[in-house]
Amino acid sequence: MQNFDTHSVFHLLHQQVRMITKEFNNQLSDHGLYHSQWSIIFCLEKFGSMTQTDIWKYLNVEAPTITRTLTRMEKNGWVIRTQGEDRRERLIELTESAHEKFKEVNRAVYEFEQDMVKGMSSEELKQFYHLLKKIGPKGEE
Amino acid sequence: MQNFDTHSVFHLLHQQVRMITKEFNNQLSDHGLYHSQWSIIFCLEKFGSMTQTDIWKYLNVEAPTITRTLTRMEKNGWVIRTQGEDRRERLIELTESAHEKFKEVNRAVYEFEQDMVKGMSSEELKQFYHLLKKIGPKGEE
DNA sequence: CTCAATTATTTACCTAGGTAAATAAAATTC
DNA sequence: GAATTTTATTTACCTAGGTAAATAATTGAG
Repeated sequence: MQNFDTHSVFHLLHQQVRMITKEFNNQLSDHGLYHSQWSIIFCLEKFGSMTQTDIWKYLNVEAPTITRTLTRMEKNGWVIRTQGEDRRERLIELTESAHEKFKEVNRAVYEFEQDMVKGMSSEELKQFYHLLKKIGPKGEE
Repeated sequence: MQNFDTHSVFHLLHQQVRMITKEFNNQLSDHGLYHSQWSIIFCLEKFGSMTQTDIWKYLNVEAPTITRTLTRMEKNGWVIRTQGEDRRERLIELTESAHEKFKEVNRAVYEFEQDMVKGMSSEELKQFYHLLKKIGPKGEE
């Protein structure tokens, strides 16, 4: 039996997330995408056109991260950036091509995710989700 | 009640890990360290002198990642790199200064980690650890 | 209406992680 | 023992995330 002091838990957490991200990117490479880019596409497919601020607030990352990733995605034909009415902001929307590819990539991602958690029952997955939510400096749930 | 399909779980997982890493780095900045550097120091304090291969295999990252991080750590006076008997390999050891600072940083890290999981009982933490271990492409435990 | 404050985005500079290919030294094979 | 293969590390080039400071446009105060 292993010990599960906080150090072991955080160590394992980092290792697992690195492994997941690596595998995830590996799966997505067939589609010319990276994990972070997919999360933006998913977001845009779900909510429709969004400003950059909408995106980084939803994904909980900093603004420059989104600027950079969108620049790459625009270059690779995934998104279009247009100026909003408020001329400070940029409206982001998926290209036709991105929209067409969504369903196929989504299925691949879904299958990958299912595979990653196939060692867990759905009850355990639910538990895991709730425990994960409890982590944080304010002990919030 | 939220849904906890796989997408929500992985989304939350990434967000939580980003948040944890950010907070962790924030705590460590007082000591002039980053999370990854600390994990190497911890490792060297625990196992003593190691080769770079020992380190990246233990931490489950690729070799170039360790090369880079050790270069910074050497520059900042945390480690010394000497040539091993096998002249291909580099032996890494903590500097006196790093060794001296270990205990203090370790306490700060410990307190930070305790704070992050204070919303969980020790039973829940144990459960979380075991559930986390179940994630993976081979469904291994 | 003008000037100060706020807001959205970007730029510059940092760490961390990955892959592929290059070295260099050791181990193996013939 | 020379040539091939393996192993340890590095280099070059990529994505992703962060902070601090710079723009640029809008809002608000007076």
